[in-house]
Amino acid sequence: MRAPYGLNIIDNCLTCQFREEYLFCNLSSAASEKLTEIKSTAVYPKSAMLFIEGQLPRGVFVLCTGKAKLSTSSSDGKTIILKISEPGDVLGLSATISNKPYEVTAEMMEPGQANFIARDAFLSFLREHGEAALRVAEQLSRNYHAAYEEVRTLGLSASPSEKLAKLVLAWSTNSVHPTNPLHLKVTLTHEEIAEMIGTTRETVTRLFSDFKKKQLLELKGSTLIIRNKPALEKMVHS
Amino acid sequence: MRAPYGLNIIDNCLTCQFREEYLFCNLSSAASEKLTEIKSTAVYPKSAMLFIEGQLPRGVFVLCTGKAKLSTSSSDGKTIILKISEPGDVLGLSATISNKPYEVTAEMMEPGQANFIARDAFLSFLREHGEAALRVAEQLSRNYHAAYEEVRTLGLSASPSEKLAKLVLAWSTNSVHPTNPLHLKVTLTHEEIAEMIGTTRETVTRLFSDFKKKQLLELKGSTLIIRNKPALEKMVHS
DNA sequence: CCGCAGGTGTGATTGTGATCACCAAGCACC
DNA sequence: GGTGCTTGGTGATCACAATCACACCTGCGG
Repeated sequence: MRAPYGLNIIDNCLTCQFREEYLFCNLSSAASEKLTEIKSTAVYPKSAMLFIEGQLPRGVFVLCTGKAKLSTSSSDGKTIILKISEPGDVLGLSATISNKPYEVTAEMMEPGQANFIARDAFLSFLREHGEAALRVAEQLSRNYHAAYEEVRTLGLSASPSEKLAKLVLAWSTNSVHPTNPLHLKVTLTHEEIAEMIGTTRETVTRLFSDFKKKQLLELKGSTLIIRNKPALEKMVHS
Repeated sequence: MRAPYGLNIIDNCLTCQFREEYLFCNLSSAASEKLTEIKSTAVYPKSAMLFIEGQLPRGVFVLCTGKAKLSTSSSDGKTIILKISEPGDVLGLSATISNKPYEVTAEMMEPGQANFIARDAFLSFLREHGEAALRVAEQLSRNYHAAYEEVRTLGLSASPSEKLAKLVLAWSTNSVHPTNPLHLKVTLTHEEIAEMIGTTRETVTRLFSDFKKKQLLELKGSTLIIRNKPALEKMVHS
Protein backbone atom coordinates (compact mmCIF):
# COMPACT_ATOMS: atom_id res chain seq x y z
CA MET A 1 0.00 0.00 0.00
CA ARG A 2 1.13 3.47 -0.78
CA ALA A 3 1.04 6.51 1.42
CA PRO A 4 -2.06 8.60 0.71
CA TYR A 5 -2.11 12.33 0.05
CA GLY A 6 0.90 12.04 -2.24
CA LEU A 7 1.82 15.11 -4.24
CA ASN A 8 4.89 17.02 -5.29
CA ILE A 9 7.43 14.40 -4.38
CA ILE A 10 10.76 15.90 -3.49
CA ASP A 11 13.39 13.27 -4.01
CA ASN A 12 16.40 14.51 -2.15
CA CYS A 13 14.61 14.43 1.18
CA LEU A 14 17.07 12.48 3.26
CA THR A 15 16.84 12.01 6.95
CA CYS A 16 20.57 12.50 7.31
CA GLN A 17 20.16 16.19 6.74
CA PHE A 18 18.63 16.44 10.14
CA ARG A 19 19.95 13.87 12.59
CA GLU A 20 23.17 12.12 11.79
CA GLU A 21 22.78 9.52 14.43
CA TYR A 22 19.52 8.24 13.07
CA LEU A 23 18.35 5.21 11.33
CA PHE A 24 19.63 5.28 7.79
CA CYS A 25 22.90 7.13 7.75
CA ASN A 26 26.36 5.85 7.08
CA LEU A 27 25.17 2.48 5.95
CA SER A 28 27.18 0.52 3.41
CA SER A 29 26.61 1.83 -0.10
CA ALA A 30 24.79 -1.33 -1.06
CA ALA A 31 22.35 -0.80 1.77
CA SER A 32 21.85 2.88 1.03
CA GLU A 33 21.14 2.11 -2.58
CA LYS A 34 18.58 -0.50 -1.73
CA LEU A 35 17.05 1.95 0.68
CA THR A 36 16.54 4.72 -1.86
CA GLU A 37 15.05 2.10 -4.12
CA ILE A 38 12.33 1.02 -1.71
CA LYS A 39 11.48 4.36 -0.15
CA SER A 40 9.02 6.84 -1.55
CA THR A 41 8.47 10.42 -0.54
CA ALA A 42 5.22 12.30 -0.26
CA VAL A 43 4.02 15.62 1.06
CA TYR A 44 1.12 15.88 3.44
CA PRO A 45 -1.18 18.78 4.23
CA LYS A 46 -1.88 19.95 7.74
CA SER A 47 -4.02 17.49 9.74
CA ALA A 48 -3.19 14.59 7.44
CA MET A 49 -3.09 11.28 9.26
CA LEU A 50 -0.01 9.21 8.49
CA PHE A 51 -1.64 6.35 10.32
CA ILE A 52 -4.32 5.78 12.91
CA GLU A 53 -4.14 3.63 15.99
CA GLY A 54 -5.57 0.19 15.44
CA GLN A 55 -4.70 0.05 11.73
CA LEU A 56 -2.55 -2.80 10.54
CA PRO A 57 0.96 -1.52 9.94
CA ARG A 58 1.60 -0.60 6.32
CA GLY A 59 5.19 0.40 6.93
CA VAL A 60 7.42 3.02 8.49
CA PHE A 61 7.50 6.76 7.93
CA VAL A 62 10.48 9.03 8.32
CA LEU A 63 9.54 12.62 8.84
CA CYS A 64 11.48 15.03 6.60
CA THR A 65 9.84 18.36 7.25
CA GLY A 66 6.96 19.47 9.43
CA LYS A 67 5.83 18.21 12.80
CA ALA A 68 3.56 15.34 13.65
CA LYS A 69 1.53 14.66 16.76
CA LEU A 70 1.54 11.12 18.14
CA SER A 71 -1.51 10.50 20.23
CA THR A 72 -3.80 7.83 21.55
CA SER A 73 -7.38 8.03 22.77
CA SER A 74 -9.57 5.98 25.02
CA SER A 75 -13.08 4.97 24.14
CA ASP A 76 -14.51 7.67 26.38
CA GLY A 77 -12.94 10.47 24.41
CA LYS A 78 -9.88 11.27 26.47
CA THR A 79 -6.70 11.77 24.48
CA ILE A 80 -3.06 11.81 25.41
CA ILE A 81 -0.33 13.17 23.23
CA LEU A 82 2.76 11.02 23.57
CA LYS A 83 5.18 12.97 21.48
CA ILE A 84 5.56 15.78 19.02
CA SER A 85 7.69 14.28 16.26
CA GLU A 86 10.29 16.40 14.54
CA PRO A 87 12.06 15.97 11.21
CA GLY A 88 14.30 12.92 11.35
CA ASP A 89 11.99 10.91 13.59
CA VAL A 90 10.88 7.48 12.56
CA LEU A 91 7.19 6.74 12.95
CA GLY A 92 5.45 3.40 13.15
CA LEU A 93 8.65 1.43 13.59
CA SER A 94 7.58 -0.75 16.47
CA ALA A 95 4.26 -1.71 14.91
CA THR A 96 5.93 -2.49 11.60
CA ILE A 97 8.54 -4.72 13.17
CA SER A 98 6.15 -6.67 15.33
CA ASN A 99 3.28 -6.62 12.84
CA LYS A 100 0.84 -5.52 15.46
CA PRO A 101 -1.57 -2.63 14.86
CA TYR A 102 -0.17 0.87 15.16
CA GLU A 103 -0.46 1.80 18.83
CA VAL A 104 -0.80 5.50 18.17
CA THR A 105 -2.21 7.98 15.69
CA ALA A 106 0.25 10.15 13.77
CA GLU A 107 -1.21 13.43 12.55
CA MET A 108 0.63 16.20 10.75
CA MET A 109 0.46 19.44 12.73
CA GLU A 110 1.65 21.46 9.75
CA PRO A 111 2.29 20.64 6.11
CA GLY A 112 5.37 18.50 5.60
CA GLN A 113 7.08 15.67 3.79
CA ALA A 114 7.79 12.13 4.85
CA ASN A 115 9.50 9.09 3.42
CA PHE A 116 7.55 5.89 3.43
CA ILE A 117 8.85 2.33 3.29
CA ALA A 118 6.36 -0.49 2.93
CA ARG A 119 6.49 -3.23 5.50
CA ASP A 120 7.49 -6.17 3.33
CA ALA A 121 10.25 -4.29 1.58
CA PHE A 122 11.47 -2.95 4.89
CA LEU A 123 11.62 -6.31 6.59
CA SER A 124 13.44 -8.03 3.78
CA PHE A 125 15.80 -5.09 3.64
CA LEU A 126 16.55 -5.65 7.33
CA ARG A 127 17.04 -9.36 6.85
CA GLU A 128 19.54 -8.69 4.09
CA HIS A 129 21.39 -5.97 5.93
CA GLY A 130 22.15 -6.92 9.50
CA GLU A 131 23.80 -3.58 10.14
CA ALA A 132 20.50 -1.87 9.52
CA ALA A 133 18.67 -4.27 11.83
CA LEU A 134 21.01 -3.24 14.61
CA ARG A 135 20.25 0.41 13.87
CA VAL A 136 16.60 -0.37 14.16
CA ALA A 137 17.24 -2.02 17.51
CA GLU A 138 19.01 1.10 18.69
CA GLN A 139 16.16 3.28 17.55
CA LEU A 140 13.67 1.05 19.33
CA SER A 141 15.75 1.34 22.48
CA ARG A 142 15.39 5.09 22.25
CA ASN A 143 11.66 4.77 21.76
CA TYR A 144 11.42 2.47 24.72
CA HIS A 145 13.44 4.83 26.80
CA ALA A 146 11.15 7.71 25.94
CA ALA A 147 8.03 5.70 26.71
CA TYR A 148 9.55 4.62 29.97
CA GLU A 149 10.30 8.23 30.87
CA GLU A 150 6.68 9.00 30.23
CA VAL A 151 5.71 6.25 32.64
CA ARG A 152 7.99 7.74 35.24
CA THR A 153 6.45 11.19 34.96
CA LEU A 154 2.90 9.91 34.89
CA GLY A 155 3.42 7.42 37.66
CA LEU A 156 5.80 9.17 40.01
CA SER A 157 5.34 12.91 39.81
CA ALA A 158 1.85 13.29 41.01
CA SER A 159 1.05 16.94 40.59
CA PRO A 160 0.26 18.70 37.33
CA SER A 161 2.63 21.50 38.25
CA GLU A 162 5.60 19.13 38.36
CA LYS A 163 4.61 17.69 35.04
CA LEU A 164 4.26 21.07 33.39
CA ALA A 165 7.63 22.15 34.77
CA LYS A 166 9.14 18.98 33.38
CA LEU A 167 7.57 19.57 29.99
CA VAL A 168 8.80 23.14 29.77
CA LEU A 169 12.30 22.05 30.72
CA ALA A 170 12.20 19.31 28.10
CA TRP A 171 11.27 21.95 25.54
CA SER A 172 14.10 24.17 26.61
CA THR A 173 16.72 21.45 26.22
CA ASN A 174 15.39 20.40 22.83
CA SER A 175 14.99 23.90 21.52
CA VAL A 176 17.20 24.74 18.57
CA HIS A 177 17.65 28.10 20.31
CA PRO A 178 17.03 30.73 17.62
CA THR A 179 18.60 33.51 19.67
CA ASN A 180 18.24 32.76 23.35
CA PRO A 181 17.98 29.24 24.77
CA LEU A 182 15.42 30.48 27.25
CA HIS A 183 13.07 31.79 24.57
CA LEU A 184 10.82 29.10 23.19
CA LYS A 185 8.18 29.14 20.52
CA VAL A 186 5.07 27.39 21.76
CA THR A 187 2.63 26.53 19.03
CA LEU A 188 0.49 24.26 21.14
CA THR A 189 -2.84 25.22 22.64
CA HIS A 190 -3.45 24.82 26.34
CA GLU A 191 -5.72 21.98 25.42
CA GLU A 192 -2.88 20.14 23.71
CA ILE A 193 -0.48 20.80 26.55
CA ALA A 194 -3.09 19.40 28.90
CA GLU A 195 -3.23 16.25 26.80
CA MET A 196 0.51 15.95 26.99
CA ILE A 197 0.67 16.03 30.78
CA GLY A 198 -2.61 14.30 31.50
CA THR A 199 -4.63 17.10 33.00
CA THR A 200 -7.34 19.53 31.95
CA ARG A 201 -7.16 22.72 29.91
CA GLU A 202 -8.25 24.87 32.85
CA THR A 203 -5.49 23.52 35.03
CA VAL A 204 -2.91 24.34 32.39
CA THR A 205 -4.18 27.90 32.15
CA ARG A 206 -4.10 28.30 35.91
CA LEU A 207 -0.64 26.78 36.13
CA PHE A 208 0.76 29.16 33.57
CA SER A 209 -0.58 32.16 35.43
CA ASP A 210 0.70 30.63 38.67
CA PHE A 211 4.15 30.19 37.21
CA LYS A 212 4.07 33.71 35.89
CA LYS A 213 3.06 35.06 39.27
CA LYS A 214 5.96 33.18 40.82
CA GLN A 215 8.35 34.70 38.28
CA LEU A 216 9.22 31.28 36.89
CA LEU A 217 8.35 32.10 33.32
CA GLU A 218 6.57 34.55 31.11
CA LEU A 219 4.29 34.11 28.16
CA LYS A 220 4.41 36.70 25.41
CA GLY A 221 2.17 35.73 22.57
CA SER A 222 3.50 32.40 21.41
CA THR A 223 6.97 32.80 22.87
CA LEU A 224 7.65 31.48 26.30
CA ILE A 225 10.48 32.98 28.30
CA ILE A 226 12.00 31.02 31.14
CA ARG A 227 12.80 33.40 33.97
CA ASN A 228 13.94 31.06 36.71
CA LYS A 229 15.18 27.78 35.37
CA PRO A 230 16.75 26.52 38.62
CA ALA A 231 13.44 26.89 40.41
CA LEU A 232 11.72 24.89 37.70
CA GLU A 233 14.37 22.23 37.98
CA LYS A 234 13.91 22.09 41.72
CA MET A 235 10.20 21.43 41.21
CA VAL A 236 11.06 18.35 39.19
CA HIS A 237 13.92 17.48 41.58
CA SER A 238 14.20 13.80 40.63
CA MET B 1 32.13 -7.96 34.41
CA ARG B 2 30.55 -11.07 35.75
CA ALA B 3 27.17 -11.48 37.35
CA PRO B 4 27.46 -11.45 41.13
CA TYR B 5 26.03 -14.04 43.48
CA GLY B 6 27.14 -16.85 41.17
CA LEU B 7 26.82 -20.36 42.54
CA ASN B 8 25.68 -23.74 41.39
CA ILE B 9 25.65 -23.00 37.72
CA ILE B 10 23.20 -25.16 35.87
CA ASP B 11 24.26 -25.37 32.30
CA ASN B 12 21.28 -26.62 30.44
CA CYS B 13 19.19 -23.64 31.42
CA LEU B 14 17.86 -22.61 28.06
CA THR B 15 15.24 -20.01 27.49
CA CYS B 16 13.60 -22.11 24.83
CA GLN B 17 12.20 -24.39 27.45
CA PHE B 18 9.85 -21.63 28.41
CA ARG B 19 8.91 -19.37 25.53
CA GLU B 20 9.58 -20.58 22.04
CA GLU B 21 8.95 -17.25 20.42
CA TYR B 22 11.67 -15.50 22.35
CA LEU B 23 15.03 -14.16 21.64
CA PHE B 24 17.40 -17.02 21.09
CA CYS B 25 15.44 -19.88 19.67
CA ASN B 26 15.67 -21.43 16.26
CA LEU B 27 18.73 -19.51 15.29
CA SER B 28 21.20 -20.96 12.86
CA SER B 29 23.43 -23.54 14.51
CA ALA B 30 26.45 -21.28 14.16
CA ALA B 31 24.63 -18.57 16.04
CA SER B 32 23.38 -20.91 18.75
CA GLU B 33 26.84 -22.25 19.27
CA LYS B 34 28.34 -18.82 19.61
CA LEU B 35 25.57 -17.97 22.01
CA THR B 36 26.22 -20.85 24.39
CA GLU B 37 29.84 -19.86 24.24
CA ILE B 38 29.32 -16.32 25.45
CA LYS B 39 26.55 -16.86 27.96
CA SER B 40 27.03 -17.80 31.56
CA THR B 41 24.47 -18.99 34.04
CA ALA B 42 24.17 -18.16 37.70
CA VAL B 43 21.69 -18.65 40.48
CA TYR B 44 20.50 -15.83 42.63
CA PRO B 45 18.96 -15.79 46.08
CA LYS B 46 15.78 -13.98 46.92
CA SER B 47 16.15 -10.17 46.87
CA ALA B 48 19.30 -10.31 44.74
CA MET B 49 19.61 -7.33 42.43
CA LEU B 50 20.45 -8.27 38.86
CA PHE B 51 21.04 -4.61 38.18
CA ILE B 52 20.07 -1.26 39.62
CA GLU B 53 18.75 1.75 37.80
CA GLY B 54 21.48 4.20 36.93
CA GLN B 55 24.23 1.59 36.62
CA LEU B 56 26.08 1.39 33.36
CA PRO B 57 24.84 -1.63 31.44
CA ARG B 58 27.01 -4.70 31.93
CA GLY B 59 24.93 -6.87 29.64
CA VAL B 60 21.64 -8.69 29.28
CA PHE B 61 20.04 -11.26 31.54
CA VAL B 62 17.64 -13.97 30.52
CA LEU B 63 15.55 -15.25 33.36
CA CYS B 64 15.45 -19.05 33.57
CA THR B 65 13.61 -19.72 36.80
CA GLY B 66 12.13 -17.51 39.46
CA LYS B 67 10.47 -14.13 39.16
CA ALA B 68 12.02 -10.69 39.10
CA LYS B 69 10.53 -7.32 39.90
CA LEU B 70 11.35 -4.43 37.58
CA SER B 71 10.93 -1.15 39.36
CA THR B 72 12.01 2.45 39.38
CA SER B 73 12.00 5.01 42.16
CA SER B 74 11.98 8.76 42.38
CA SER B 75 14.26 10.71 44.63
CA ASP B 76 11.48 11.28 47.13
CA GLY B 77 11.04 7.61 47.81
CA LYS B 78 8.08 6.72 45.65
CA THR B 79 8.45 3.51 43.69
CA ILE B 80 6.61 2.07 40.74
CA ILE B 81 6.78 -1.53 39.68
CA LEU B 82 6.77 -1.77 35.92
CA LYS B 83 6.65 -5.47 35.44
CA ILE B 84 6.96 -8.79 37.15
CA SER B 85 9.31 -10.73 34.90
CA GLU B 86 8.77 -14.42 34.35
CA PRO B 87 11.11 -17.12 33.12
CA GLY B 88 12.02 -16.50 29.50
CA ASP B 89 12.00 -12.71 29.81
CA VAL B 90 15.00 -10.71 28.74
CA LEU B 91 16.16 -8.04 31.16
CA GLY B 92 18.32 -5.03 30.49
CA LEU B 93 18.11 -5.33 26.73
CA SER B 94 17.32 -1.75 25.90
CA ALA B 95 20.05 -0.33 28.13
CA THR B 96 22.59 -2.77 26.75
CA ILE B 97 21.79 -1.93 23.15
CA SER B 98 21.84 1.81 23.59
CA ASN B 99 24.62 1.85 26.18
CA LYS B 100 22.67 4.11 28.45
CA PRO B 101 22.28 3.34 32.15
CA TYR B 102 19.75 0.72 33.13
CA GLU B 103 16.44 2.53 33.47
CA VAL B 104 15.06 0.14 36.04
CA THR B 105 16.09 -2.02 38.93
CA ALA B 106 15.72 -5.78 38.57
CA GLU B 107 15.32 -7.64 41.82
CA MET B 108 14.69 -11.34 42.29
CA MET B 109 11.44 -11.95 44.15
CA GLU B 110 12.35 -15.57 44.81
CA PRO B 111 15.46 -17.64 44.25
CA GLY B 112 16.14 -18.36 40.60
CA GLN B 113 18.61 -18.71 37.77
CA ALA B 114 19.48 -16.40 34.93
CA ASN B 115 21.75 -16.40 31.93
CA PHE B 116 24.03 -13.46 31.53
CA ILE B 117 25.69 -12.17 28.37
CA ALA B 118 28.22 -9.40 28.67
CA ARG B 119 27.64 -6.29 26.59
CA ASP B 120 30.64 -6.43 24.29
CA ALA B 121 30.21 -10.08 23.49
CA PHE B 122 26.52 -9.53 22.93
CA LEU B 123 26.95 -6.61 20.57
CA SER B 124 29.57 -8.29 18.44
CA PHE B 125 27.39 -11.37 18.37
CA LEU B 126 24.55 -9.23 17.01
CA ARG B 127 26.80 -7.62 14.44
CA GLU B 128 27.90 -11.01 13.21
CA HIS B 129 24.44 -12.52 13.17
CA GLY B 130 21.90 -10.23 11.56
CA GLU B 131 19.11 -12.68 12.18
CA ALA B 132 19.65 -12.27 15.92
CA ALA B 133 19.65 -8.49 15.62
CA LEU B 134 16.23 -8.68 14.05
CA ARG B 135 15.06 -10.85 16.93
CA VAL B 136 16.31 -8.24 19.30
CA ALA B 137 14.38 -5.61 17.40
CA GLU B 138 11.23 -7.69 17.74
CA GLN B 139 11.80 -8.11 21.44
CA LEU B 140 12.30 -4.39 21.84
CA SER B 141 9.06 -3.78 20.00
CA ARG B 142 7.31 -5.93 22.55
CA ASN B 143 8.97 -4.02 25.37
CA TYR B 144 7.94 -0.75 23.80
CA HIS B 145 4.42 -1.95 23.37
CA ALA B 146 4.21 -2.95 27.02
CA ALA B 147 5.59 0.39 28.17
CA TYR B 148 3.16 2.17 25.93
CA GLU B 149 0.26 0.18 27.40
CA GLU B 150 1.43 1.32 30.81
CA VAL B 151 1.30 4.92 29.61
CA ARG B 152 -2.24 4.39 28.42
CA THR B 153 -3.42 3.03 31.75
CA LEU B 154 -1.61 5.65 33.78
CA GLY B 155 -2.61 8.51 31.52
CA LEU B 156 -6.10 7.62 30.42
CA SER B 157 -7.84 5.56 33.06
CA ALA B 158 -7.97 7.95 35.92
CA SER B 159 -9.32 6.00 38.85
CA PRO B 160 -7.44 3.45 40.92
CA SER B 161 -10.41 1.10 40.70
CA GLU B 162 -10.11 0.91 36.93
CA LYS B 163 -6.44 0.26 37.20
CA LEU B 164 -6.85 -2.49 39.74
CA ALA B 165 -9.53 -4.12 37.63
CA LYS B 166 -7.20 -3.95 34.66
CA LEU B 167 -4.37 -5.49 36.63
CA VAL B 168 -6.49 -8.36 37.89
CA LEU B 169 -7.72 -9.06 34.38
CA ALA B 170 -4.17 -9.01 33.09
CA TRP B 171 -3.26 -11.57 35.73
CA SER B 172 -6.15 -13.76 34.76
CA THR B 173 -5.17 -13.85 31.09
CA ASN B 174 -1.53 -14.52 31.85
CA SER B 175 -2.25 -17.14 34.46
CA VAL B 176 -1.03 -20.60 33.59
CA HIS B 177 -4.32 -21.77 35.12
CA PRO B 178 -3.42 -24.57 37.52
CA THR B 179 -7.00 -25.79 37.76
CA ASN B 180 -9.42 -22.97 37.16
CA PRO B 181 -8.57 -19.93 35.05
CA LEU B 182 -10.45 -17.75 37.54
CA HIS B 183 -8.32 -18.84 40.48
CA LEU B 184 -5.10 -16.89 40.74
CA LYS B 185 -2.22 -17.10 43.15
CA VAL B 186 -1.33 -13.63 44.35
CA THR B 187 2.04 -13.46 46.04
CA LEU B 188 2.25 -9.68 46.07
CA THR B 189 1.57 -7.52 49.08
CA HIS B 190 -0.96 -4.71 48.91
CA GLU B 191 1.97 -2.38 49.03
CA GLU B 192 3.44 -3.90 45.88
CA ILE B 193 0.11 -3.88 44.09
CA ALA B 194 -0.20 -0.21 44.99
CA GLU B 195 3.19 0.41 43.42
CA MET B 196 2.07 -1.35 40.28
CA ILE B 197 -1.01 0.80 39.75
CA GLY B 198 0.36 4.03 41.16
CA THR B 199 -1.69 4.45 44.28
CA THR B 200 -1.33 3.87 48.02
CA ARG B 201 -1.49 0.74 50.08
CA GLU B 202 -4.62 1.88 51.90
CA THR B 203 -6.47 2.46 48.67
CA VAL B 204 -5.63 -1.03 47.47
CA THR B 205 -6.96 -2.53 50.69
CA ARG B 206 -10.13 -0.52 50.42
CA LEU B 207 -10.57 -1.42 46.77
CA PHE B 208 -10.27 -5.11 47.43
CA SER B 209 -12.92 -4.97 50.12
CA ASP B 210 -15.03 -2.83 47.79
CA PHE B 211 -14.70 -5.37 45.01
CA LYS B 212 -15.52 -8.15 47.40
CA LYS B 213 -18.61 -6.33 48.62
CA LYS B 214 -19.69 -5.92 45.01
CA GLN B 215 -19.23 -9.64 44.38
CA LEU B 216 -16.59 -8.99 41.76
CA LEU B 217 -13.95 -11.16 43.35
CA GLU B 218 -12.96 -12.93 46.51
CA LEU B 219 -9.71 -13.22 48.36
CA LYS B 220 -8.97 -16.47 50.17
CA GLY B 221 -5.53 -16.42 51.65
CA SER B 222 -3.25 -15.90 48.70
CA THR B 223 -5.67 -17.14 46.06
CA LEU B 224 -7.87 -14.65 44.33
CA ILE B 225 -11.11 -15.87 42.81
CA ILE B 226 -12.75 -13.85 40.10
CA ARG B 227 -16.51 -13.94 40.62
CA ASN B 228 -17.77 -11.55 37.96
CA LYS B 229 -15.33 -11.16 35.14
CA PRO B 230 -17.70 -9.32 32.75
CA ALA B 231 -18.28 -6.63 35.34
CA LEU B 232 -14.56 -6.17 35.77
CA GLU B 233 -14.16 -5.92 32.03
CA LYS B 234 -16.89 -3.33 31.88
CA MET B 235 -15.00 -1.21 34.40
CA VAL B 236 -12.04 -1.13 32.08
CA HIS B 237 -14.29 -0.73 29.02
CA SER B 238 -11.62 0.74 26.71
C1' DC C 1 -19.58 46.22 10.79
C1' DC C 2 -21.29 41.95 12.82
C1' DG C 3 -21.12 37.24 14.13
C1' DC C 4 -18.88 33.35 15.03
C1' DA C 5 -15.34 30.09 16.40
C1' DG C 6 -11.38 28.77 18.71
C1' DG C 7 -8.72 29.74 22.37
C1' DT C 8 -8.15 31.69 27.07
C1' DG C 9 -9.04 33.43 32.00
C1' DT C 10 -11.37 32.65 36.40
C1' DG C 11 -14.83 31.74 40.03
C1' DA C 12 -17.67 28.20 42.79
C1' DT C 13 -18.39 23.62 43.90
C1' DT C 14 -17.41 18.85 44.64
C1' DG C 15 -15.48 14.25 44.71
C1' DT C 16 -11.90 11.48 45.43
C1' DG C 17 -7.88 9.68 46.88
C1' DA C 18 -3.61 10.87 49.69
C1' DT C 19 -2.30 11.33 54.24
C1' DC C 20 -2.26 10.65 59.11
C1' DA C 21 -3.07 7.87 62.90
C1' DC C 22 -4.27 3.98 64.81
C1' DC C 23 -5.00 -1.11 65.86
C1' DA C 24 -5.25 -6.07 64.80
C1' DA C 25 -3.27 -10.33 62.83
C1' DG C 26 0.21 -13.20 61.45
C1' DC C 27 4.82 -14.88 61.98
C1' DA C 28 9.85 -15.27 63.22
C1' DC C 29 13.20 -15.37 66.43
C1' DC C 30 15.14 -15.32 70.98
C1' DG D 1 5.66 -16.37 76.65
C1' DG D 2 7.29 -12.06 75.10
C1' DT D 3 9.21 -8.67 71.58
C1' DG D 4 9.61 -7.18 67.08
C1' DC D 5 8.40 -6.67 62.35
C1' DT D 6 5.70 -6.88 58.33
C1' DT D 7 1.18 -6.89 56.48
C1' DG D 8 -3.71 -5.82 56.49
C1' DG D 9 -7.91 -3.11 57.91
C1' DT D 10 -10.35 1.29 58.92
C1' DG D 11 -11.77 5.89 60.45
C1' DA D 12 -11.11 11.12 60.10
C1' DT D 13 -9.37 14.85 57.72
C1' DC D 14 -7.85 17.63 53.96
C1' DA D 15 -5.89 19.33 49.69
C1' DC D 16 -6.07 19.48 45.16
C1' DA D 17 -7.53 19.14 40.65
C1' DA D 18 -11.78 17.83 37.82
C1' DT D 19 -15.94 19.73 36.63
C1' DC D 20 -19.33 23.13 35.50
C1' DA D 21 -20.40 27.61 34.16
C1' DC D 22 -19.47 31.67 32.59
C1' DA D 23 -17.26 36.02 30.36
C1' DC D 24 -13.66 37.66 27.44
C1' DC D 25 -10.60 38.19 23.72
C1' DT D 26 -8.64 37.69 19.27
C1' DG D 27 -8.68 36.81 14.39
C1' DC D 28 -11.35 35.97 10.36
C1' DG D 29 -14.88 35.72 6.77
C1' DG D 30 -18.93 37.51 5.05
